[in-house]
Amino acid sequence: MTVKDIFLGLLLNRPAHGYELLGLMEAVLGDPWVINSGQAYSTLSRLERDGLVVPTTSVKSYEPGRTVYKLTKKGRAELRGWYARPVSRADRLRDELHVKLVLSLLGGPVSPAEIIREQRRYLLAEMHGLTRTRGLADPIDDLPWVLFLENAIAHLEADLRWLDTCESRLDDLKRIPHPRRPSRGRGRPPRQDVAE
Amino acid sequence: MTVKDIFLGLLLNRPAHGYELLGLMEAVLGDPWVINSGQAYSTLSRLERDGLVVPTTSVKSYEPGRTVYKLTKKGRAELRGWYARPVSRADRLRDELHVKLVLSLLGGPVSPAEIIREQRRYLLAEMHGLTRTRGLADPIDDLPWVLFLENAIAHLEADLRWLDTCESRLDDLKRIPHPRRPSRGRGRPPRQDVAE
DNA sequence: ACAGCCATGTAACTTGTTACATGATTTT
DNA sequence: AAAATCATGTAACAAGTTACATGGCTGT
Repeated sequence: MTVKDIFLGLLLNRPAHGYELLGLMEAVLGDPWVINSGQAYSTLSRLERDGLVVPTTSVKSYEPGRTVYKLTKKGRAELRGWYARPVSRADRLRDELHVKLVLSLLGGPVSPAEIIREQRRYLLAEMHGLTRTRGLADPIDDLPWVLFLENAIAHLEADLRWLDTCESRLDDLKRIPHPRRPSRGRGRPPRQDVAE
Repeated sequence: MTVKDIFLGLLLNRPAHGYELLGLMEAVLGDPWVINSGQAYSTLSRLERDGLVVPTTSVKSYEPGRTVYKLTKKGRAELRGWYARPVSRADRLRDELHVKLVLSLLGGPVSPAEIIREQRRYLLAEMHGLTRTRGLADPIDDLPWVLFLENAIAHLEADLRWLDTCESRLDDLKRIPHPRRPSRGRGRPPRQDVAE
């Protein structure tokens, strides 16, 4: 998912110009989706180049220096394609926490135990920030946002539980054999593909 | 976190050349971290350009067309910096599932209910794949991998529960007011910053 | 008059992706 | 001899980030 898809989704409702899309995106999706204005225009350029949007010249009230874009048929098809493609969570398998822990087990400048401790401290702080944010939001006007925050909190809880698990099994984790110059293909058997 | 950090982490143990790092990364971190070979070399070029690694010419057994890199002092400092920086989960607030749901509530080509149904079907399939993968892994030799897979499964479960919640509150969700040409700043109050 | 928002854009850079080209060595 | 693997690289592109430049319009 990219900003491109969001723009297409927003433009389905009504035509808009770049700056407007910036504001819409923030109003609808919240702070995490505040982007640099430059990105809006380069994204729109690519969309226009690919024939997914067209600038409308039908300007009743002359609006200077403003380019209002609308979806093309091709753009609507692209949007349908995006909706039809379910969201994959397989990308979560590239996880920075996992990487750090494994590399430190191999011998890093910081011990795994210390990483876990610091990480827990940090995630608890993020958790605090999230719960506060949720408390400030209006659970009626902003229900989607509140629900989403609760999901994010649930994921944080899962991470914290995972840190506990890892900590409790640190002795077992340290016993794993280091990989010895693994020429690809030899060594341990290839791990199963994880995809759908 | 980027491939750069992983390379630095691996090079701390011993010097290695590009192709070796590719294999090491896969052996240590698994399939999700299989990258295109080209990326390894461009990453190494940047690392060398930035003075974080240097090619070693101390080749006893002449190895033709092979450049072995080792960490510099600066590289070790950079690595320590990466370890010292705790992993933030705030990036999860850019969530494709959330985006799709919210945009479809605003009026998309697919109804929210349908998105939820399709998404659940898909996540269940991913869940099946993950549990199978975990079953195939050796819980002694590959303990870190198994633990990590269990964490991924827990996250999937959280997503599935979230889908259920959203589905059960669809009537409430549909009642939210559409944003009307929100000139940035007006409209609903800015959401609280979520950071640490 | 001046600050601040509205609005559009360019430039430089980082990371990542796919595809391709080129050889050497090793295995079968 | 052929195939596979080892090993290094280039080119083109997509997406994102930050910083900067440029004006118009509006409220005080």
